[in-house]
Amino acid sequence: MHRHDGHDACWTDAGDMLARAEATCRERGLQFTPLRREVLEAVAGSGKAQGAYDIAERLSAPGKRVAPVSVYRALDFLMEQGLVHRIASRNAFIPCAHEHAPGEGVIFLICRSCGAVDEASSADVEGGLGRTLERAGFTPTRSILEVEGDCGLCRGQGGAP
Amino acid sequence: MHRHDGHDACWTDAGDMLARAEATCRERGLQFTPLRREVLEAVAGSGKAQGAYDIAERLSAPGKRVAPVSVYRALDFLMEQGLVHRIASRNAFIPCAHEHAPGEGVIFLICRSCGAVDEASSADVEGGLGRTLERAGFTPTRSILEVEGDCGLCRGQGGAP
DNA sequence: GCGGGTTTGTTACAGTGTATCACCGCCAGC
DNA sequence: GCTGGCGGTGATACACTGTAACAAACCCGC
Ligand SMILES: [Zn+2]
Ligand SMILES: [Zn+2]
Ligand SMILES: [Zn+2]
Ligand SMILES: [Zn+2]
Repeated sequence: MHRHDGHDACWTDAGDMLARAEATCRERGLQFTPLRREVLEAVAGSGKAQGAYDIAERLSAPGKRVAPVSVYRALDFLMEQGLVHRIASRNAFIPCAHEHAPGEGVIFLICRSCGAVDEASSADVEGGLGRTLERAGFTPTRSILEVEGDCGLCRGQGGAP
Repeated sequence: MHRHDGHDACWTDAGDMLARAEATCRERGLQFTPLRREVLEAVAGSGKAQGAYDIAERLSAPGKRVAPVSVYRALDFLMEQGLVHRIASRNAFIPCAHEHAPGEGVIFLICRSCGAVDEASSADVEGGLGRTLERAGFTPTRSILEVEGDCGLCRGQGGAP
């Protein structure tokens, strides 16, 4: 898993993520059901962004099929709770590695060779974007910023793990 | 059609766009075929972002069916030539209203009420993003920045045309 | 236990995008 | 003129992504 700088409070361990998810749901009076847990584990299990159908397949076993629609429902729930992000340019999902400040924008750094997705944030970018939007007379409600390229590890050694 | 500020050289007229497309293809030795022209007209015809299947339907007439796959091929060509952009968050396409500087980033301003998509650019945002990526040790190859919200016209009068 | 909201299973379907092969038109080279 | 390659298009099939609708199971408070 890759690290980023500029902040702390990152979950690189799946166990921590699950504990966080459980706590989040409990304090909001929501159910962290086995299915939702399994989906979150599946999303967090691989370092890469996972498609919903990949997750469904990964969770299915001979005798116990998990339908994609169930995965989508669990992912919707996890996204509402801020535990999972959707990568629009990939139609894929990643676990959230941060505790985001409310209203804070996220920048997704998608490595095209190893497939890992890192999260970053930048007050600098957000400020510039806010000014640009204001100049254009545009009132934003949601923004996505996804960058594809090569992460530091891959640029050095060239290749997926 | 909405206007933006901060630059000039905008095509708000479909005729200008077609002339530009024709010139671009001629000077690159590429074919601006009737199908490609029709697809570009269809994309530019509505103020909104168009799905590939919408375009296929719009171009089809009783007796002359245009298959989606043909539209996709034309769109791929037009995107390679920088004449059309894809909006990842909508799975839709818009005509390019600018002559982009090479390597210049684009910000898409997507109005959720009228569906119009405006293009903007900001050296400010790009600078901040570049610094953030550098700090994270990430080498970008492509970035998408799409903002959803309400454009100035819609926020004033509230509603689609 | 009962009623009502939530979660999940199941099926079917809509929407988005690609692979493959055949055919056509064009143009260079013979 | 013929031919062979090449890019573009037509047509079919298919893979992938996401949603609607309804029934069954589950949970929780009364
Ligand atoms: Zn996050
Ligand atoms: Zn990498
Ligand atoms: Zn453009
Ligand atoms: Zn608008």
